[in-house]
Amino acid sequence: MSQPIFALIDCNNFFVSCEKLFRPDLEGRPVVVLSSNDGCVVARSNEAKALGIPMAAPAFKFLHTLKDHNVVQFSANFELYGDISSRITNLLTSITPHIEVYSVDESFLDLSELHISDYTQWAAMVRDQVFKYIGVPVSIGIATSKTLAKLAAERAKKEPELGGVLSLITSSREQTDYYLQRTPIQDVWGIGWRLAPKLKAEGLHNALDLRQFSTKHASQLMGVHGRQLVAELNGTTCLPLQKHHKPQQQIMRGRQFGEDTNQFSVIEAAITNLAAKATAHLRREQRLARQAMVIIRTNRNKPGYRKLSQAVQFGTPTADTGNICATLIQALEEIFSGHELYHKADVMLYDLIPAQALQTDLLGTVNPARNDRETARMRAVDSLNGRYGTNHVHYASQDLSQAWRPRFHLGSPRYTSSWAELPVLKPV
DNA sequence: TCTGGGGTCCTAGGACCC
DNA sequence: TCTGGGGTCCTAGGACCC
Repeated sequence: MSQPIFALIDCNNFFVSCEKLFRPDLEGRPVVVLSSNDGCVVARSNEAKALGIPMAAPAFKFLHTLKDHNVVQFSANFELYGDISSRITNLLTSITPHIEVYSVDESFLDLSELHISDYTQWAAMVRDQVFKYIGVPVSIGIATSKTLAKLAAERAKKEPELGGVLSLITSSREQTDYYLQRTPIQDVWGIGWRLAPKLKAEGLHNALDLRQFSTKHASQLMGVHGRQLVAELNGTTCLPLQKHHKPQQQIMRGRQFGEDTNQFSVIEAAITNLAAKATAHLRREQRLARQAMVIIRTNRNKPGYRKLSQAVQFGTPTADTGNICATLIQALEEIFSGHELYHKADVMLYDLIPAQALQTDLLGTVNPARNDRETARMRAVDSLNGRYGTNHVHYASQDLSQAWRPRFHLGSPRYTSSWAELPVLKPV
């Protein structure tokens, strides 16, 4: 098998770029996108970055900066971002089917079968295409490992003279070292705010230092992960392209409420909605859950913080929304107390098995008729929702309350996914 | 400035067993 | 038989990502 060649296509300031697609007047202005409940800054335009607003900064801590510099703020419009993201994925898939959609704004491609003579030129061409057809600026990094491709894309984004693309495939050792050295340790993929200070204490300040670090020492400090990281920085692939994302160990859905609550019915509605989302995902993955957990917690930033959880086991593994909801609500009753204000709820499905396993391995515990009914019911629900929109058909208890839903005060229209919210052209 | 969002995986350590 | 072994299961918290 030939050596893999990875390209990382990384959208610049993705959420902000999506908002700017329909608001050309925002060009040159500082713009931020806020997470659910307008809590954290999750995307920043270059102008906002220049104001010193960090990624994931709590918005309330930067009220002055936001106000003083007239920063344009948006509540996250995930429907819009998801739609733009799938357009980019479609375009990239037309280039090669060897694609791993890593996140909403990043994809890895394996280029090893594409017969490209000049990677830099190729990357520049792809970058132009994405901008021309979708309107989102991207950075592209190319290398023989994902970690290096990621690093190359990062340099491409930060160093204007690169024009948004950097290939380390044909570059000399000295050139590669140059870019590694210019990458601060905390910008290396897999090094977060916890590991960075530890590594700095060891005298490692940039990616080059880490590449030259002993594998043994790296695994002592960071476990298996550290060993892989050093190898990847040396250009040896440890993380293969995951075309069909590998089955998750757990599926989790959680939300902070629009307002803290001590009402059982509000939390019941939240749990039911979260469980419906999680189980729909479970079925999409063609898996069944053997265990689930409900978690509720009070506000972490207030005294007396409490987190309560209750796990449940299913006698027969299941992906049935009704079954899972009912069981989780029972579990909720066991831990809920009306005497405290809850801030967030989570639903977790784990101990997952492939759906086919149930049919082949009956263990004498499955009632086949009941199981078939469940499957048929869920298939009908999923098919209707696929056609008429998420949540078109849902359980009555999902409507018990809307009070749990997070606030999105500064949302933009769903320009591309809702007939009622299409942009309107006006003659000037 | 190290997190007022959301999601996932990993791991250290306790309980329990041989 | 408070103990210098070793495996498994479970969970809470750690750590990372965007």
